[in-house]
Amino acid sequence: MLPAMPSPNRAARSPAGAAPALPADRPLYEEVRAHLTEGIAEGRWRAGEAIPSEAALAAHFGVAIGTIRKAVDSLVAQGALARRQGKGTFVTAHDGRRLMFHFFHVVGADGAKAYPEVRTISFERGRAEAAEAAALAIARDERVVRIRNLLSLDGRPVIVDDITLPAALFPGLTERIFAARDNTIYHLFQSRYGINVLRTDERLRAQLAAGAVATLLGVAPGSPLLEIRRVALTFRDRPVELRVSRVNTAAHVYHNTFGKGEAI
Amino acid sequence: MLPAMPSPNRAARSPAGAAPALPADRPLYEEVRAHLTEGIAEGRWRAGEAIPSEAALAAHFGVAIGTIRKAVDSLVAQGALARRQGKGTFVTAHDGRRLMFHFFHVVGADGAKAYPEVRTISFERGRAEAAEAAALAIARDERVVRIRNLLSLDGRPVIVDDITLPAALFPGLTERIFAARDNTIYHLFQSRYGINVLRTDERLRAQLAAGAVATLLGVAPGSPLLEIRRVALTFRDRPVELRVSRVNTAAHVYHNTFGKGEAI
DNA sequence: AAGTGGTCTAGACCACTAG
DNA sequence: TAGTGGTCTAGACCACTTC
Repeated sequence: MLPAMPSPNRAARSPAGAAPALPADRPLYEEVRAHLTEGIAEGRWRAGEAIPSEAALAAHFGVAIGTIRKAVDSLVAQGALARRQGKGTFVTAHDGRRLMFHFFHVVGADGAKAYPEVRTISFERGRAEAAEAAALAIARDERVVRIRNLLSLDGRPVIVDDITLPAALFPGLTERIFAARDNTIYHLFQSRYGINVLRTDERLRAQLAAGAVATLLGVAPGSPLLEIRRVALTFRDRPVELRVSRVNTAAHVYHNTFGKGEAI
Repeated sequence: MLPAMPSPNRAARSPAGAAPALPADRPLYEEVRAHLTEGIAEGRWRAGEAIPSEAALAAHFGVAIGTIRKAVDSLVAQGALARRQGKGTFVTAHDGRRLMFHFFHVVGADGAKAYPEVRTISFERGRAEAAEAAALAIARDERVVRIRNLLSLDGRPVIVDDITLPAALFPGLTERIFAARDNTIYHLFQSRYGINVLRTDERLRAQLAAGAVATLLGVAPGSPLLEIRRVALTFRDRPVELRVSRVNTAAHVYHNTFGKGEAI
């Protein structure tokens, strides 16, 4: 196999009756899943690449294919892997529009989705303030990159994004590189820095427009704005981005469906 | 078996080589899942009750236990069923605090969860207006029940809920019954009317406080409020409740994590 | 034709719950 | 002790992709 696979730290469990080599305190498929997760998180298999076939994994870990499938199933459900019949199982790539609407929740008041047009207002380097440090789980005064974007929908400015990134995670990130991205910022995270955004944690509140934000959005001070404070997380819930968005919800809404599974 | 099980409309597929009785255009486990869903949705097994054992289902549908498990797995993942080892598989009951925080997203600014104290302001019957009819997928002028609640967190009024219910789905619902609920409203839906809320669809926007809502929340007119317009859905995405909430986010936030799976 | 994931089967043993 | 769900195995065939 091309990239070395994570080595299993236990012998295959004997099928029936015989004493297991090591008393597993957790199911085999969880063990396998942990190994696969580690391999993905460490970049052993990069985004867009295929992991070994199920048969190969079964042989490598010394377990049945069904066990491999169960481990892979959970990673697919989590969004870390994606299956393609006849081709293989691939590390999720944030390309195309998949992530666009996976993490972008502002839609027209009628529910119509629209692609935002992004204009970068500022790009600066600095030191983490207390709130940023807490959100990003880094030390105060650690180096960060701050980016302000103005997002327009249907030609009108609707969202001001203030993004804070831990500089240590994004070495060599310049405004030029940031501006040259041909896709979402999460795609940039992944393609250039191997950072796979898996989850976001969002806190929303209402506030009144003021100052530069009001100007950028073209609304009067005192207008109601929706503030979204989002932390993006990668494997092991490590924070990789803090983003404070202010949304003019006069003609758009934040849309969210809750509850597992889709329509039955 | 106690309640009649949904009858399979196809013969068991022959294991190897032999022609299948009916050319299945979808996997067997999806067929089984559909039958189980139907049984739950129709109330054949009520909330809190156990469905037949996996072995019994396998025998009944003429498939292997593994296939039953896969069908049940998806319903468990969807929240319609819950397994209890050694006891059985049960139709999800909205009792206890499970649903409380499953569908209630307002938390303290620091993220601390709190149980809301509910006070009913008004309880009226009427006819659906256009917006209500559209949201609930009912005809205009159909009978509805309208309830206004004031929710307090930590002793302070924080949320005004305007609930609209299709009266046809909740026969005999009176203010007395509504007030006598010992649990969440969704628990009442389920225990009294057999309605199982599975998903919600929410649209959020910022607005300015005004009128009775401002008074109830104890904020000045013109203060920013978070408006949540929620439609609760049951099986087959049938709407059962429209709820417009207005939240004072001065000391609380709407919290939401996005992305499948929990921490790895 | 070969290789991949997708479905399905049949049966084993384990862990938990209840009478 | 009996019954339940939980885990794991081994192997079959199917559907899709690529050569």
